Amino acid sequence: MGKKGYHHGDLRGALLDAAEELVRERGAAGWSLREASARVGVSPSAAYHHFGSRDALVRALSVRVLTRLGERMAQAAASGKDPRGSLVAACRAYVRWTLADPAVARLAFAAPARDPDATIAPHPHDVIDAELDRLAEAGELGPEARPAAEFAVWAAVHGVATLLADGLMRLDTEEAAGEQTERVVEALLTGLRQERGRTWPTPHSTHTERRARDRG
Amino acid sequence: MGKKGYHHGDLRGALLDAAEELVRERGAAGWSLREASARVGVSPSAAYHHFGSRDALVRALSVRVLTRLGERMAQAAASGKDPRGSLVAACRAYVRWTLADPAVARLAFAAPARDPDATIAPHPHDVIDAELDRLAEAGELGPEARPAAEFAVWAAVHGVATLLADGLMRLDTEEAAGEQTERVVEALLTGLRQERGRTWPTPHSTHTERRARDRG
DNA sequence: ACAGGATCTTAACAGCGTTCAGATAAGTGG
DNA sequence: CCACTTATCTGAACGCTGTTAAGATCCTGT
Repeated sequence: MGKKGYHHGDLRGALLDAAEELVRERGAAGWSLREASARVGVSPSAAYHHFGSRDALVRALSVRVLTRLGERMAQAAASGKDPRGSLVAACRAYVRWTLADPAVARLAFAAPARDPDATIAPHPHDVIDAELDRLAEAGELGPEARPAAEFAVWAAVHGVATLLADGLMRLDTEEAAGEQTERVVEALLTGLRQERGRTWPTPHSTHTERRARDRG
Repeated sequence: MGKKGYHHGDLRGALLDAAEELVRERGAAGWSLREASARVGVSPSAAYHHFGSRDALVRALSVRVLTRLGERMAQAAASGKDPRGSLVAACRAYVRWTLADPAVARLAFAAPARDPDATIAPHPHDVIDAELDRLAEAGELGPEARPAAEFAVWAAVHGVATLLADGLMRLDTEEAAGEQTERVVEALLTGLRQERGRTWPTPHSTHTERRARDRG
């Protein structure tokens, strides 16, 4: 089906499915490779023909779900009427996705994808970056405030998402989380737009860096 | 010393020390209870007279380091000249602390302290909350913008810290992280101050909630 | 049809968290 | 100073974990 068609069909994909399901049921760390293998109906060592280690399976899962997050964000952004609404919509999608499956999100954010050919497209960072470009083109963000703004916005949204996902803070409804996200992003944009005469160090997206190093 | 003085003296504290050291050396999950026990010079089962499980040890460690974080923030805030400078100083301390030991910070933020008598004082959330109160008293934050502002500020700072600690983004110097923290907080405050006529759902600090439930 | 390689199984390894019965040391009341 | 209680730690054992190696099985290309 997906990869090749020998004994199982697509064991790699099936293991990722099983692992994701287990993470959803028992938390980011409350499952084992053996359990995922058993759920697929295969021996534990079979997994090692598709992943170098349990950790590699976790990283691959992270890549898969982060890609889905990027797609949701891009989709949400496309439905916005103006640039500002698009950015806010993308950010709301980020938080909505995180809270829909907090354990999966935690695993995804914590697993550093060191795999050189692990491509996340579109990466959440890049969606925010692109939306800020549109905002700048529309004149809603000055040229002196644009640099490093993607770091500021991503950080703010990521903070809302992780604070809620890790249970450090709590909101009563899902809609409340969306409203708070909107508030933070809107306020941040307002503040950034009014900045005057200061430059900021350049932040680097590690995912973009890894991709670039792979090409070069 | 700390607790009691039988065979070891303060095995509980020594185990926390060893665990923290191991987290620093090998990452949040790259160590075992047996290893910490061996480092202290004690059998693995000895730990179970002080912690109900490995997870309980992790939660206790989280409480200990988060308390230190709160103290650092309060200390930094006290050194600020005006309310705004104090809040920014506390936020810079938050990020500085996180980046000084990213693995310890990750463990601390991820471990939910369900222990009823586990008190973190001052809790990072409360430091930010108190500084925002001072800001509001000084008239630098309107009464319509104050509610839920502690959630917005904590989220923004937490996002900066975790994005960098988890390696999702990278900055070249430690000072750059401080500057970006300042930028995000300042811009957010500017934006919040200009909000008009909108109310926000009330966020709850889970740590404060647990404390309150314990008293009642 | 057959060779070769990818795929999966079985068996085994050390290490893990956790439990439990027993040894040892510290505190307590006479 | 003694017995007695209680907290503290040890040693051995349990099932489970990630990982590896050797061998069986199936697919594919020629």
